Amino acid sequence: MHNILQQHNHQHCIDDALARARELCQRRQVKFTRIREQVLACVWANHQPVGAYTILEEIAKDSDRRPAPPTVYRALDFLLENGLVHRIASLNAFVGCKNPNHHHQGHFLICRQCRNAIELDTDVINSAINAAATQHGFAVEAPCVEVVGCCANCQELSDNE
Amino acid sequence: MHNILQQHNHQHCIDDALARARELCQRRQVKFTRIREQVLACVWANHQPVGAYTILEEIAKDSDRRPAPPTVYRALDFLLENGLVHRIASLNAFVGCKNPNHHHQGHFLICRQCRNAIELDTDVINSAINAAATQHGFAVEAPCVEVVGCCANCQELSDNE
DNA sequence: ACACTAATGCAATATTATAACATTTTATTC
DNA sequence: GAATAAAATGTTATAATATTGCATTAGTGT
Repeated sequence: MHNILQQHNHQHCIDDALARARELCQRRQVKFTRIREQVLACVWANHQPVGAYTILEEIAKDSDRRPAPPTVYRALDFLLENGLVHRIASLNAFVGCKNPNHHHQGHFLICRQCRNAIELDTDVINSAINAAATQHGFAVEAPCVEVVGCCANCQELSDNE
Repeated sequence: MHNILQQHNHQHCIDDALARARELCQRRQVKFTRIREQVLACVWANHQPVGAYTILEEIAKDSDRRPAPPTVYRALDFLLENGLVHRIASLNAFVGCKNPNHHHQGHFLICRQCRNAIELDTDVINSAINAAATQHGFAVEAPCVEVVGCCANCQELSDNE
């Protein structure tokens, strides 16, 4: 029930993300170029954070040309700036953002087993962080929350063994 | 007032950390070797997260021998396992832990300007994370919170300009 | 002393990310 | 539509971070 792969048609999920990105870029008058689209598609290929060099390999496989690292990183920078992807620092990896319109740093539950990353959309954590920060007179700019653990689906799977 | 450098005698702070580490290792029957002590001292040299290669350089400077990367990383692994240091994923850096006895993942406020990292000791953030995780049936193992922003002291400094 | 284990030394290399500069593509102005 | 400027991408090299695998040394228990 909590298995993200069962909750939705994933192709639909990828298509949606690309459509949202196209629309957003048009609205902001920035260019959604081929390489940016390829990188974003790759990031959305599943719900697992994906490394820059993996993206590079995937694109090489799909299109018979191998972009150099800077090309991929530049595309990722663009996508990050426009809130279309998040970077997971603890994994050196990137994952698609569900809600690119509202600028935010994502909060993630990352499953140690299946590697899926679930983006939280609560404000509770931010509130707690802000409260703690305020006590120290600290001005929050970019809160980064990456919670490693075991997702509901993988717990069930290991229970049934 | 909030400047961590004004709150305490830092040499005292380093000495304390080393003493705590020695005591903890003895109690756990694990070895607090020379290299581990050197690395920990280096991590506690100030309150700023420090990279593995910086540690390497510092030790090379202080002791006329240059440990190879694996040596430093192994010492860091040991210190991490024993809760004596935390790793700041978003900075690829390491920082001393204030309370190594109680096993925990630290929560940090990291100042963009002075680079100081303030370790929080509240449970509020963990509660918020656990609440959000529970809603997704997710079992939390290692919550990682790294908040980039501007510390009180640096805010004052830039106000006075 | 001997065997055993933990810790370290060491060389090579993997992985992630960026710098610097050339070229191409796209947009803008005349 | 040609000239120009700006943005994006290509290309080469290299920086920064981290690990693997194996040799050696130092402790520990018998």
